[in-house]
Amino acid sequence: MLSTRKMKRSLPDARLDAVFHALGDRTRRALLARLADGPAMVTELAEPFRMSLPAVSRHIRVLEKARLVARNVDGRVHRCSLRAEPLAGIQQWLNHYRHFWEGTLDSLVAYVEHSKHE
Amino acid sequence: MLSTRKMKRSLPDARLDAVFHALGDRTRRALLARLADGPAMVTELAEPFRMSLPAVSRHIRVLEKARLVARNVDGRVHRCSLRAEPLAGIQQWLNHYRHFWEGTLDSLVAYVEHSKHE
DNA sequence: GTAATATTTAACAAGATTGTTTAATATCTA
DNA sequence: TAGATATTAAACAATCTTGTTAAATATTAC
Repeated sequence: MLSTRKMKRSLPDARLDAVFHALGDRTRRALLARLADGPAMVTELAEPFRMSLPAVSRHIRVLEKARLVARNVDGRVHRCSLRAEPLAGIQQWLNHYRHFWEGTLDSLVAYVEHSKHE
Repeated sequence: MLSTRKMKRSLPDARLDAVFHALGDRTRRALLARLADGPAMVTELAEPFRMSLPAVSRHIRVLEKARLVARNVDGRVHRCSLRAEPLAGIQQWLNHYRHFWEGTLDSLVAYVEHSKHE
């Protein structure tokens, strides 16, 4: 029920630093986009990039520190998956500024309603 | 009208790099928070911080490059103001991931509707 | 015109970031 | 056990970031 839902709090500064920093690199955003399609091991994640595997490995580590990626080690395979919570944190942070670009809450409702029918 | 509204496109990679990078520093986020209350000149913006004026000046420059801040020069005074468009771009980018933390679009509608009555 | 004010530029140092290549480590497989 | 596979760690170099102080620039005020 909405009335009892857990209140989302915005992330503390240190977490926002880490999350925004992690997102400030297009390689890392591409990794997240890949993970949005489902978990993948490090080698799989690295394959589309021209950079070396260790380089990708460390990008993943940055995402992990920002808690945008979870890692499940199984034998020699590290399976990575998306953790979206920090993105919800950014959403919360953005809310403080939303009225600067959305007209009103009503317009947001209308926008989302419209999206449902696409 | 919604059916004719301009379609929001998400920012290109280079812009997302700049915006996320700009937001990845708490001093700069604090500057934005201050500017959310209205325009201010550089000296005003710098006042709450312990760092030197040139340091703040360059933080502002970073925000400006990300187009998060606009500057209006009037004599020797540079009046800075918030530009929220890049934040809307981030909002768009986030949309690709929203279903990972919001349940359904319906729940978003409900959430926003609820917010209206607070 | 001289001084005060608002702001940037320059020069520099410390530290972080990101990529490379070459090990090292751990695990599977034959 | 020996070799292949998955991944990280280490050592380095190039570049970026961010702060400092001192100087330059432009504008306003007395």
